[in-house]
Amino acid sequence: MLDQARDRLAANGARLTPVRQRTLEILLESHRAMGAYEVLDRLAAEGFGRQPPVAYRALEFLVEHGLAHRLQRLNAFAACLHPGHDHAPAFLICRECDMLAELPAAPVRDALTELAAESGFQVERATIEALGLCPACADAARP
Amino acid sequence: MLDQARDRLAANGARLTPVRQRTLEILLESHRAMGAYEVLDRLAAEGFGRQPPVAYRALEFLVEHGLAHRLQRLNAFAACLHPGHDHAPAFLICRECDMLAELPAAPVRDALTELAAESGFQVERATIEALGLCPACADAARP
DNA sequence: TTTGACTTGTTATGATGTAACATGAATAAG
DNA sequence: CTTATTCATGTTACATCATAACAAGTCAAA
Ligand SMILES: [Zn+2]
Ligand SMILES: [Zn+2]
Ligand SMILES: [Zn+2]
Ligand SMILES: [Zn+2]
Repeated sequence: MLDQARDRLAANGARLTPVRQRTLEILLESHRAMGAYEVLDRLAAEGFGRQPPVAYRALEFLVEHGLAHRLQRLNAFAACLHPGHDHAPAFLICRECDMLAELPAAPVRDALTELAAESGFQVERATIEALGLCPACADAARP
Repeated sequence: MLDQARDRLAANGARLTPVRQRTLEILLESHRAMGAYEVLDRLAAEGFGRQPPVAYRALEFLVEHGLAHRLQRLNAFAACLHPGHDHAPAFLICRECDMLAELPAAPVRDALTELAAESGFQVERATIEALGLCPACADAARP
């Protein structure tokens, strides 16, 4: 995953520096949405800078290059689980276990774009995030 | 609009008190997304409390009763333009003029729910917000 | 008219995010 | 190899968004 990321970045003339790589690793390790300050704590504990811009810059870089996503509902970030595929996915967030799933959102996005076009509105970027129960937690909740 | 709101609230055993009414009026007057602190400034200038909870409580109340919406992308609130209809709308936000449109999002929501169901995920609440250009700004931008 | 629920206000603090500037590493030009 | 330029990292300081906890006032029902 990291090698793949490094290659994709090099192709764009961008570098996966130590902070950036470590930030991506941290997101990948937990595979869930993390707040910027949570990431920052980890980075600081490992000898990187301990001021907010350190984390925000690395996260912003990863988002710009399609290696991570920002979740508006949670004020949080998460590693991209399918880098290179559909980079405008819909997110499913489990309210019980915080699990995060990433769906190719083309059908949803199309429906939205069409709906908007009826009002003459041009959609440029769409945020599609759902809160609910993942399969595991739904099973657990059943009586 | 206000009378209608008052009636709907009374039916639910809730009251449209002065702060709440003024907050709703402020949102309705500008018809765009406003930050909580912007609302607070207006309230404070008119003799209401000047501490954040004053605005946040009124806004939360309005959202709970379907008279306003919260926009995740903007950390902001806006009066509901169609109270009582589809209360899980999609939002279109113009990046030029901040205009806000509210669309009945049933088709989009259905597409999302179906997509999620394929992964066994149960959608409970969905955030669907699009950034783009409203018709007026799109016209203005054309060469 | 007392009781209890609700509303409004406050203080204080927490959480999230960015501007501006100084220093240091990597690359490119000479 | 040396210098110039760009990019990256770190800092301080501040801006913005949001809530917890408590005190005082209001309202309507018992
Ligand atoms: Zn992705
Ligand atoms: Zn779950
Ligand atoms: Zn509405
Ligand atoms: Zn516009």
